[in-house]
Amino acid sequence: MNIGEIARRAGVSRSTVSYALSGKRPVSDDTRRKIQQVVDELDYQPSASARALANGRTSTLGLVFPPAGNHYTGMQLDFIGSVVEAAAVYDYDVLLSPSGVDSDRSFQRLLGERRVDGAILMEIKLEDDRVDHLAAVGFPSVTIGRTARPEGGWWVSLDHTALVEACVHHLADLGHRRVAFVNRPEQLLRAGYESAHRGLDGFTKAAAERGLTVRTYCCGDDAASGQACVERILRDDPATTALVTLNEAAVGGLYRGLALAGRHVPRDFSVTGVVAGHWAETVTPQLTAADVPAAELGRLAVDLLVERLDHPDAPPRHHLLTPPISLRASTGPAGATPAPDAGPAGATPVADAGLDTAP
Amino acid sequence: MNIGEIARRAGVSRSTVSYALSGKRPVSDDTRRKIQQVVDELDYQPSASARALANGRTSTLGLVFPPAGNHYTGMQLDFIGSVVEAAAVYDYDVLLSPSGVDSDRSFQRLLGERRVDGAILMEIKLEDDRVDHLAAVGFPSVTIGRTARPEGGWWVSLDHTALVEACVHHLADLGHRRVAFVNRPEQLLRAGYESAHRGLDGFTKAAAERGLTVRTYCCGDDAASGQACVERILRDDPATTALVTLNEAAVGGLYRGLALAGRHVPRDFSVTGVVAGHWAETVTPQLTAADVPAAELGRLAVDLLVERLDHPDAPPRHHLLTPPISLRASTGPAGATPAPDAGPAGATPVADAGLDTAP
DNA sequence: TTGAAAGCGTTACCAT
DNA sequence: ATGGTAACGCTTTCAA
Repeated sequence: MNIGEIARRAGVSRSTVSYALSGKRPVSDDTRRKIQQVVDELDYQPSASARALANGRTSTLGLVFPPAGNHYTGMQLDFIGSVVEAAAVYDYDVLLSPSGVDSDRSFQRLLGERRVDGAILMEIKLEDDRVDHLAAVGFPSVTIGRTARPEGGWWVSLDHTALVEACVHHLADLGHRRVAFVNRPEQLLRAGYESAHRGLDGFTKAAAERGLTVRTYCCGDDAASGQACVERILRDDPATTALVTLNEAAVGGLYRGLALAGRHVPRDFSVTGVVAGHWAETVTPQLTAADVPAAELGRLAVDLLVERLDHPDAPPRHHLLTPPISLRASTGPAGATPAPDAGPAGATPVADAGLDTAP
Repeated sequence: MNIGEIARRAGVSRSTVSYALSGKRPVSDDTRRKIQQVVDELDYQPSASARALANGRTSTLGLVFPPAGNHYTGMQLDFIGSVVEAAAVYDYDVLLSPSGVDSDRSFQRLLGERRVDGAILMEIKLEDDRVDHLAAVGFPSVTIGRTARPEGGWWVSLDHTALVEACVHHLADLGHRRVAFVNRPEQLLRAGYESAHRGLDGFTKAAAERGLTVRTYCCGDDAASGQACVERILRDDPATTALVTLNEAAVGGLYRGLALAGRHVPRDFSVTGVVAGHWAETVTPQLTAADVPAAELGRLAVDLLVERLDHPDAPPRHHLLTPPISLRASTGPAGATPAPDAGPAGATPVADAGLDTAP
């Protein structure tokens, strides 16, 4: 079924059908009704390819995210979901491209074959060749996260520096003096992922301001790595009483490692960081954390991109978000109990996972 | 840059350029080289829209999944990731469509506007109008999950019935006699989601076979609901010693509820179910569960769809998977400790979250 | 208010 | 082995 057939059956020209459907030119009520009737009858919908070829717009947005090696973090996936739903509001479809670098085939297709009108990029690096490329060719795009020099760009981003600083200050206010930082995997840090770098910067800066004794760690995106990381932390400095983490997927393992070492959260060890809100509420004790507003970030990114597409000459805009820390149950005053000796854990009492059943 | 320009610069016709690039017709080495050189020089890539219009294929697969109300479960998101990566292997892009029903705008676009060559559907209902529609119009598609009458269809699916049966038998073998079932939200059950129904069937069947005393519950997809659900379970029958769940997102809350009620997992309460493997290892104690092979299901779905696209007359194929139960740390023999009385929880000792630090 | 016709950039058939 | 040319199905300019 094509527009010519509709035109014939409605007794009008193809252009009239096109205009009746798009509303880009007035059409008399009579002919419009006639056309609409035929359209409804045959359940006609114009071909996306033909339309895209004719008017140069695909009504599709690209969402570029790194390939998942193992699997995705809750945060990344929340982004994907929120972007897709926000795009649906504007009647845009979303094409997924698992591309970590400029040269990925899928990324090349997206741009080179003009499959999308604009793109949203996730997991930005401080130096990001995908971003550079898009900027160089003037392709409409918005990043979730920002590069080392975000000036003049379109982006939405979390202020990881400020967020981690807030975490450190929160712990320092509670009296913690020896604090560890659990970052994303070393591989990502080395690759220059901005959240890992800016988070680390914030940690270092705030810790210096407060005169804390600190150590920083990279940690794989899984529970086993989290557990191993805690073991290293307590081995390196048994007097450590708190940690800050950006590593959502490791939190379960961090908790387990602490419990196995006989450290009760939050009584004798505090944990905080930057993770998705619903995830923070899943673990026990619930995590005091800066809740990543993934849904809002995704929506804002789409809003920005649509604005940019509608107004090609609009000046660059961005949103830098600094969500507050949600006080939950994983942080408490330092020194309530002196940290146990560095001896093997097996001898100490079993942890109680931070539950306080007594009022 | 278009194919005409390439042809002109290479001194050949457009069709020759097309054939040189697609390899669908022999081209002399000389002209091929000449063309390739111009193509490389100008970084030419054919327009996806024009190509799709001309040859009727978009090289895009649609992935249809329900809108996320609140947010997605880890399982759903693993599917999305694995489908996208599997599709990339075949040089297919993936277009996302958040559509729960046949009439969703996004779903209509996918099909009506012929944006994709084929579709993969997630979160299938026993009676699914999207599936019916696709079958009726003969649109190439594969479902992850299967309807009440999957005969003659293309699908990959988990055998939820068998999986939950296995969980029940595992618990019965351990001596549990009073077991609860924690299903997905009631709304999904009522809507007819197949995993919820088939899982429930398996539970009921196996429990009857083993002569167990059971109760079944629906539970929201979040920690708070899980916690509330456990409270109901222990109120309804304080002698309950185990539960089976399909509700991945509730597990954290289930654990918390049990701990708050003074039930130690696995010493005096066992928990098992069907969840993603990496998630099962995140919680403490690690969950004994049938690990959902999301990545494999996604890959198999893409394989099937690509096969179907390549061979339009191939007979329907499917894969029914029954992954084994991974024994972890959340189940144990019943009756090690008699269940406490039904009194209010506050008075009982604090839980230790199932950690055994002593050898 | 409507129609005719020229693109949009490919592919693929029919010639040569 | 290559070229010419009609599709593919729509949008949009130009005319009336």
